[in-house]
Amino acid sequence: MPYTSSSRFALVDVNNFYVSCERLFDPSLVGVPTVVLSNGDGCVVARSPEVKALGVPMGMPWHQMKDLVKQHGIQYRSSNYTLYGDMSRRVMSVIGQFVAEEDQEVYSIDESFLDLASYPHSDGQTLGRDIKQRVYQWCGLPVCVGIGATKTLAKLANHIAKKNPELGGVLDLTAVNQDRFEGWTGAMDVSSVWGIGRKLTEHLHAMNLRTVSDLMKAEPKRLRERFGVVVERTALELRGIPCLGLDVVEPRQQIIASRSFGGPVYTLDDLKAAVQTFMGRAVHKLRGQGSCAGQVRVWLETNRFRAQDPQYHPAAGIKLPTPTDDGRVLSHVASTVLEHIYRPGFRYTKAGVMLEELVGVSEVQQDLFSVATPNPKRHALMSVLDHIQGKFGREQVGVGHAGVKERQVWTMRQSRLSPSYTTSWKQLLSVNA
DNA sequence: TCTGGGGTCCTAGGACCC
DNA sequence: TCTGGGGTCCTAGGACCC
Repeated sequence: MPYTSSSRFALVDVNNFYVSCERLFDPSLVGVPTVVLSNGDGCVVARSPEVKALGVPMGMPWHQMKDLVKQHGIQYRSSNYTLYGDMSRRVMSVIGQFVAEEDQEVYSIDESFLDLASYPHSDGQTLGRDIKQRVYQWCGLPVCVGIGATKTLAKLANHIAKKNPELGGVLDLTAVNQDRFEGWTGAMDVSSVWGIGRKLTEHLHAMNLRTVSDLMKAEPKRLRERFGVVVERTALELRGIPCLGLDVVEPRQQIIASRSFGGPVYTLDDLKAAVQTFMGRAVHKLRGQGSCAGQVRVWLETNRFRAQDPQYHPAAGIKLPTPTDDGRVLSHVASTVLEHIYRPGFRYTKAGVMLEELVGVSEVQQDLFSVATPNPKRHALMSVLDHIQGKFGREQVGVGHAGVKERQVWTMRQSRLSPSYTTSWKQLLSVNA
């Protein structure tokens, strides 16, 4: 195994995360083919092993699966991000017990990198098994652990551990001999490498670079000329030369809130209601990370899958004279942008808002002539809003149209949503003795 | 009828400056 | 006859990730 440095990374991730969460609280799903659907119940975003075995690809439109569902008794759930988010925090904190805080990177809702460089004497295989065992015992969720000299190799190890059950869900590539390593990489398609997606796979195949092993042996310089630094880095990482470090958690550089509607939307009023609700979500995140937004962008979409429909995908943004985290200002600006891009006569199916040019609250440069000069009353109002939203949920209060519980033609479908077992007193799991 | 949502990074090309 | 060139900033778009 190419192992030229003392660097070592682990990647821990939860198997079939969303499905595993649903099964944890509803054991009737265990062993039964189960999927979790995207927001709006549009398509499949998580599959149990039984469903994967049926050949259902990630992202398959739900409405195309009706026959399979009937035939194999597939169970489904609408996605419950409150539940998954809470379980994620628990899992991440258990994984974090194995290293110092600065050596853990929470990479996604169900994945965490660990930098093991400071623990040269710990045995990878043992560490991996310990992590797996403790997460299962404390959170009830199954994980796989991959270890390698670079992040890309740790990802690869994790992938191999998943595909080869005899490994018991743990693989330390730094302890594997060259023959065994080449046995795996020679048989894996390049597309299984982290950072090689659909387009790059096509191009690499055309160059006759088909397996992971092919990519490792390719000349990095040549890859750089053809594809740029990203692919060159990937190839170097595969050879055991670290190019990527642990990413420290930094505040987001942009915040997006968008949803497909439950049904087609035609009027400016309905779009306004939707956009203001999205803005409410975005502002909640913005204030949660202590940032102000310097630009507001809004976009609309018609259904691009309906060729017979006239298509219109407008987007526009407004730069603010002074960055702000005031939900009323941001909502107002979003409405203005919306009015600007809206055209009647289209069948809108989706809208979104984006907050950009984010800066820390303390870094905001006050514009002498700005209307957004510090205003204690406004500050107090927004704080109360934060507090209420924290206590009772974001949908209870909001700015403008947001949170109004009247006819909402644009709210999404969630036909089979599991309860928020872990975050709501009202929805705690009850046990009948 | 019905096709997710939220992010990051890199690159190319044009505008602009000196 | 001969009509600069390099740096930087911005934006749009493309690729990737989960």
